[in-house]
Amino acid sequence: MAAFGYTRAMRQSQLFTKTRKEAPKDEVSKNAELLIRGGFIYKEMAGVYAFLPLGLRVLNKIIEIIREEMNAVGGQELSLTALQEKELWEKTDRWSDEKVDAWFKTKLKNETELGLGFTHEEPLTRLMKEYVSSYRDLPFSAYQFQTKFRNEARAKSGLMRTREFIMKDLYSFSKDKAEHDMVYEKIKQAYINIFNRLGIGGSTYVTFASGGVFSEFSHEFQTLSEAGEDIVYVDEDKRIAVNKEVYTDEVLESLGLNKSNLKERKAVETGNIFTLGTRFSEALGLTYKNEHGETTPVFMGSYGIGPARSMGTIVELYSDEAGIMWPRSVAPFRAHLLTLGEDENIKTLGDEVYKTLEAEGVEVLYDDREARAGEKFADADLIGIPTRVIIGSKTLESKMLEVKDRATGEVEHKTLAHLLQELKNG
RNA sequence: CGGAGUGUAGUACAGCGGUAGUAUACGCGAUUCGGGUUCGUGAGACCCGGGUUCGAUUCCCGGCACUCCGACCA
Repeated sequence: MAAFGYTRAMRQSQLFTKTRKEAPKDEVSKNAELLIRGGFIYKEMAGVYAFLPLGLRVLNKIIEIIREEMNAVGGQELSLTALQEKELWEKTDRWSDEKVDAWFKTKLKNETELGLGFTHEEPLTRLMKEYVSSYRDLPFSAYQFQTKFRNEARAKSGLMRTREFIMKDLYSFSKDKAEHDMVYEKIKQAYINIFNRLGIGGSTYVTFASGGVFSEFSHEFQTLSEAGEDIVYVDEDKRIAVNKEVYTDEVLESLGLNKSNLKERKAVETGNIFTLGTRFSEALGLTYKNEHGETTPVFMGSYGIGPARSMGTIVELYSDEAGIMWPRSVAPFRAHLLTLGEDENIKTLGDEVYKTLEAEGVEVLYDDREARAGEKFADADLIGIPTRVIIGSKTLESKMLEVKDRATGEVEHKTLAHLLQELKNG
């Protein structure tokens, strides 16, 4: 990854986190258990997790993939605020606790009520009034990665449902429904690209779900997993699914789906895209002048995905008894270099390989700790870096490196040059 | 928000109406070094408040926290 600010290589002896043998007693979900044991995340309180160095690397890689795909469809990145003004949300009737019970609310010193944003249609719609005035300004879309706060009645399942989480939310602004539909389709495709790149595309289905008050349907991206909270009906051939909440004969018929081809599965809602229409633009007065000089409300859509929930889902999908198996695209490091034993020749060779990998741009975690082989292997299994490179007495004479694939368990012996070539090719 | 359960060392557990033990992690000394070596040694804990009692970590009440089930998730 060429992202700025990344430490390309790191010695594990310098890493302040350490692994745990035992699962935390207050977590049951696989994702939380493994991520905490591996030192990726730290539980601050129920539904609130801090990201530690390894976990942040994974999260940032996921974010970067999403960012690239959003940029590719013309999304313009910005950053809105967490603090939200009561009056703004009253205009769209989304302030009262009866309407939205997920609000965290607070007050200024002078008693003015504020909320911590749980989504950002309102502030962005208002902001755009400053910049949108003509049909020539449309269409476009803007997005952010930002912390959302939701006062969930019940946080659960580790990273799957939290009270504070980073969300990528993109909002599209179009002239009318026809234009919106094209934008929407493009972004839907970008979402498919994202899940493919995250390595969970094969288990992720575009799913018809309730459009809420906004439109007939929204599209959810549901990743099949027992850890999911949602029930969906999947058509594996057509690669689409229907959420239980809209699972009726009428809906199936309108979608051309045959009940006998559908399988009931549990799934994680990893993404959700909505057609908003003019619900917010009308309420807040975001309009433009069309070719005929007529004042027209902007037609909007919103598109969300939670990087941390995706991270949790990846762990749910890719793990075994020993730990995590990160897909290459999001792994905290590309390679995990291990030296075994205290032999100076081994250490020297380890240092040499480490420096070479670093110099060649390979992200590498170097387990240079004074630990026994078994402990290093167990930690490496748990942390789940895709490619393990082992240097020990066995490999010292042969001048070949032992390379083990975390996911397949396959072991090969390679020269450094051969290894480098392989690592640099993905 | 309704129901159930659990709070003891950094972590995971045990235990008792008379101030607590094991494992692991940690410090020190040995030993070992390709799948969490072995031994010695040291340090380290009863969620908070109230009640009962001569005495409460233990029993009772309340609170708080965490987990699970359900509801909710615009």
